[in-house]
Amino acid sequence: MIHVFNTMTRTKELFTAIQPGVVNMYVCGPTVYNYIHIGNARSAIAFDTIRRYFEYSGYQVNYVSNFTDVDDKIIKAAHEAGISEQALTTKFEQAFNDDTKPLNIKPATVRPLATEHIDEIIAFVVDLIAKGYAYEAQGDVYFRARKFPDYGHLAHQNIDDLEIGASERLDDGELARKEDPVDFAVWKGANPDEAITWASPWGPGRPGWHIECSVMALKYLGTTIDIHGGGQDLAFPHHTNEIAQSEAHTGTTFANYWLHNGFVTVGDDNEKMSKSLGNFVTVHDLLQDVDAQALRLMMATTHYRRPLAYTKVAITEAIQIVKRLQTAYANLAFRVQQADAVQTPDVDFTAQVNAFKVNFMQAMDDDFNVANAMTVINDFATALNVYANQAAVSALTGQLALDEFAAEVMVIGVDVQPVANDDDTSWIDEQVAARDAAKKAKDYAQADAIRAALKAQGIILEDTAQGTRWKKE
RNA sequence: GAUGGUAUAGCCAAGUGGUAAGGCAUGGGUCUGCAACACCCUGAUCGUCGGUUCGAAUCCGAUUACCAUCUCCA
Repeated sequence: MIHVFNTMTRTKELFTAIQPGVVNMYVCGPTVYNYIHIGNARSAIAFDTIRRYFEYSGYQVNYVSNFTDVDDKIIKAAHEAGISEQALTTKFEQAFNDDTKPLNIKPATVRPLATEHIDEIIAFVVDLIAKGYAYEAQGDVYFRARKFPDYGHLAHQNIDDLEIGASERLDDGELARKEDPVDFAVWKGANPDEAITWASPWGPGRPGWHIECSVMALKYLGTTIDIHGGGQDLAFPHHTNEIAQSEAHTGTTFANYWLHNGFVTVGDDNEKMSKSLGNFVTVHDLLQDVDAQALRLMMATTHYRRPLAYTKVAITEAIQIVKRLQTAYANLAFRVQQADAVQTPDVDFTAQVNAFKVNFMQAMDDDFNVANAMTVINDFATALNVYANQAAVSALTGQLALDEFAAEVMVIGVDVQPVANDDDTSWIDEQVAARDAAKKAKDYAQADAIRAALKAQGIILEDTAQGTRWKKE
């Protein structure tokens, strides 16, 4: 029984899927005009963890997340770089994939682009106008926010308060075209110098920022989706406007649950990291010298709604934890492969493993409480180590435990299973055998020399009751 | 101004009425020929003030500090 915190109601609610066993979720993706920064990554990681937990729990998840590939910033960045908008967005779409893969962020089921849905967007806008929710004004089309009942509910903003802010910010031209300052654009007429435009009933132009998500969520997931997610800063105006448009269009609830992740903060005063403040670190740069698994663990194990302070200390600690989890897995995996492991189940250890699974799910069922889940995973890791040191172990139960452990850790996006290695390692095995021989002859000077020589090459030796094993540093 | 969030050990952090999980770091110990791996042990009365209660980190009031949103932003 999974409970999620719904921004709309500000309470934890029991999650009930529209279609039993299936979760349809839409997560707003980045605008692709630069490398993603770790704030973008945090959002992707938060919802990837949520997705993985639904899948771990037996749900089929249809995970749709877009790229915004047309807007003012893209036009500006492309112009500055002297390349086409499409060349720019293609580059950073690829960069997104390259940066998120090592973070174990699963590819979206569908990754739609705004520019590939222009016809649907225009049809959507036509319908909004037909229903009286939108109006054309000199090539632009605006949505009548006040006509939509309860506008601003998601962000708990009062429309009259919003009007004051809106009136102060808008430029005169836009203000003059709007019937009401709180109205927002669903279609933007092209400026004369803009090359990236599409023909529409209102002349050449391009979609407003919010409309693409409404259109694509509808197209790929249906009129009412289970979960809509994104960063906290999207609650207003982006999601607020999506709700207004979508519900005006379909006449029914857009999304049953709204989930918002907290920000990444940086510096001593925990300031929000953002592109506009210029205080961001791109994942592209960071991965040059930070272990991707550690970064993933650090970001996944802070509860998704809490602010996440990005610090060197947090990374260092995450490196330790990843190592501990991988070592625990390796320790028992090594033992399970040994000839002395029996092929009958171990009842007591099976019960322990089952208890860990129950506790893990209990923690994650509570709005994805990863902190408590990590407590379980830590206990689990200790149990693997203890079991690996027992005089007698069951290969069957050991493997069962390893699989369950790996599955739980994979929910937070960390892979504890060793990567396949094609390098020729027979020379290491020869050195280990030579050292064993020296030890047997009590020639410890020689044994230690071999160990030191291997260490110099990044090979660590570990002696166990079942023989010596090695691993890379 | 409006609307939210946060404040627990050196650091990260769980915990919504019953006497403070877990991790990292520190120190000690076991295992080892010595190491490595692993295991065991080791720490806080919960921003401040007041109230309710047999009992509060948890509820109420006040107060302080920091962060965020209010049409660029994950």
